[in-house]
Amino acid sequence: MKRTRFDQAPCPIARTTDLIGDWWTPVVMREAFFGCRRFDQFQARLGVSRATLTQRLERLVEEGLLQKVGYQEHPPRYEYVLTTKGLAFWDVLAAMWRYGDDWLFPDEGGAPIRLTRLDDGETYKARVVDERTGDHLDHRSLKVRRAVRTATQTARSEPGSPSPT
Amino acid sequence: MKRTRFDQAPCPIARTTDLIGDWWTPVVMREAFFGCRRFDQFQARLGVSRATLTQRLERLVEEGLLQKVGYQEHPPRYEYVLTTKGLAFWDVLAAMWRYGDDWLFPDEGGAPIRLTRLDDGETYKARVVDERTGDHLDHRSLKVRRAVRTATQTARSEPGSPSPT
DNA sequence: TAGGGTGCGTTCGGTAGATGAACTAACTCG
DNA sequence: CGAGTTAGTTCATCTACCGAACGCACCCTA
Repeated sequence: MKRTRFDQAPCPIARTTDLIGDWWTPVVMREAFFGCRRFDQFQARLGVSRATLTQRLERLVEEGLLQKVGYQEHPPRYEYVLTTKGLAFWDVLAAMWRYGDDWLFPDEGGAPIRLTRLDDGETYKARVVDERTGDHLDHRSLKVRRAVRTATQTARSEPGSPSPT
Repeated sequence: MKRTRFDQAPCPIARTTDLIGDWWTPVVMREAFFGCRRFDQFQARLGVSRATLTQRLERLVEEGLLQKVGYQEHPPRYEYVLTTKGLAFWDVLAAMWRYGDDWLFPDEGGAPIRLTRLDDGETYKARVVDERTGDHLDHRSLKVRRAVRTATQTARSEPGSPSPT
């Protein structure tokens, strides 16, 4: 197979895909957000094979989304805790939650679970907007451009970057 | 291998993961958003193997994100066009774009490409907010609950739903 | 000192997924 | 006719993922 890697692609979507494209990774992150910290806790909640879980946790630690924090010595044991980079990933999961809720429960009218705010108890629904204006934009209102950079920048169009059309 | 499926999980994140968890799928969708319509166009831009591309496009058509639209007969040829369900997926890609841009170009200070608005030419940066209030919330302000449903609803806690902590 | 429990992995054999390259098929154009 | 276009399919060869079993270092109880 020798799966094609996207981690050096010039496109942020491709790099994010490389990061979470392994099977189980997004649901492992979901559990991290909702309280899982220890190996057996992840394993029991997800039912994932231990070998696969080992690989996923290791990759997430390597990439800096999770951090191993010792909670005992003899024998050394660690908890997997979200870093700042890991916490920032919540936004992607929230967008996935919203999409799944809207489109992937066709016969049930939405998921059997929902997100509620702790402050007022109301249902939380994620929405992706322009940070500057608050507008919801779709792709037709957008264009891909090369970023303006200071010095020698070779941003050729190559496999891995979205077509600039 | 018999990869574990998430398409019947009660959690929207899990179902979305099942949908886009195959290698290449998110970048195929990206190309669909930025103008690709035909098989060879996808293939040339991405450099993906033709066999894999066939599978991805077929799955996306099955799931209703893409639609085959004939553009000639003799021989029958189709274009792959985004449906409403496919267009809605842009929000997930936008969140991934933002995450990748912020965190996955550590040495370059962001991606070499960016999204700009067609109306004013300004850079577009995605942000995930509460639809109702416009607040940016992180997971600590949120709680997972069972949705309130009319009739007999068995929303058991099982592998596939996030832990309700 | 023995036996059982806990926590966190590793090892193993089997199978499904992804790969590039080559091939097929049905046309069109000159 | 021969070359080119378009959209796949087939094939051999890896690699990823799977469940189940095993290993190891510790603790507790008796």
